[in-house]
Amino acid sequence: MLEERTMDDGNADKCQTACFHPEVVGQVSSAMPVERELQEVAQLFKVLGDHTRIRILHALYRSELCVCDLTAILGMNQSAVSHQLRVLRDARIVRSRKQGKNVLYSLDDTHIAELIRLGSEHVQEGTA
Amino acid sequence: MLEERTMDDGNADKCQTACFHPEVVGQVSSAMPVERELQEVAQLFKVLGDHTRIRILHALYRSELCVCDLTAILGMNQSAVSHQLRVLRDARIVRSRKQGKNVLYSLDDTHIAELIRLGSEHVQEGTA
DNA sequence: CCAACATATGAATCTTGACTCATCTATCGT
DNA sequence: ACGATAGATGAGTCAAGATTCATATGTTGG
Repeated sequence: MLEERTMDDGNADKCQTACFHPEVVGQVSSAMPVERELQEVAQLFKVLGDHTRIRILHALYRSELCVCDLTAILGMNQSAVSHQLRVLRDARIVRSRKQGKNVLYSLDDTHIAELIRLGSEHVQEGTA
Repeated sequence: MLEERTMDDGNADKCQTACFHPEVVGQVSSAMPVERELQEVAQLFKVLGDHTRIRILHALYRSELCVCDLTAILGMNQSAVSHQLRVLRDARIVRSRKQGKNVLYSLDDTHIAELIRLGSEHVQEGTA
């Protein structure tokens, strides 16, 4: 459902006067990525944007861990952890493999560690 | 409110048997960043994890824009855009400067463009 | 100063999503 | 096969947050 957006759509309340840069609006509009990609990027960040899940990822960054280890590390109940692991699995951010009664989780993608590293850098600069 | 977390906290239901790697749990626990940093990183990603805000950032990545330009580009009402710009401003992700009746917004930090680039890479690989 | 317009913001609404509880499946040891 | 444990999952609850509506603030031109 990709919308071709031009300046005179009429479906939005826009400046009556010529705004600031009507030409720029056109350029920027046509340079926008397709809706599907925007949606997926937002989804990725949404998954990373949760306290519990960030903690899980920080933990998995150090070591492959089973659910029950994570439960202990995070100090929360097993169901909550499993639910969040599912979100991370669905987003292809973590991977799981079975070993006996346990299921071992690890980071799936190198981009993720890099994203978290960059994010941490950003907040640390802000605090400095 | 930084919690020293060790394996025998007792406030979580954890494996009765020795889980998988009790020693690793200890190591990972003590390597966890302080709560404040985790919270801030999660908050940063949460702000990036919204469809509207991602579109705003993609637009600002191309050019400095006033609210009314953004309203036209996104095709949504001015109030919604302003509210989201406030969230982005509070997170120090965008910056604003006033020019006459208009307020011009731009990306505040180089990390942000990099984060979005990495995020896009990740989703594009997944789709490929 | 006044009218018109650009932007900001508070309150209300409605959706999304995190956590809990109960339960289900799978695997191991006996 | 049975009991016990690890993990997954659906339903329900509750809080956070995105959008809308109405209105306030601030700026420009007359």
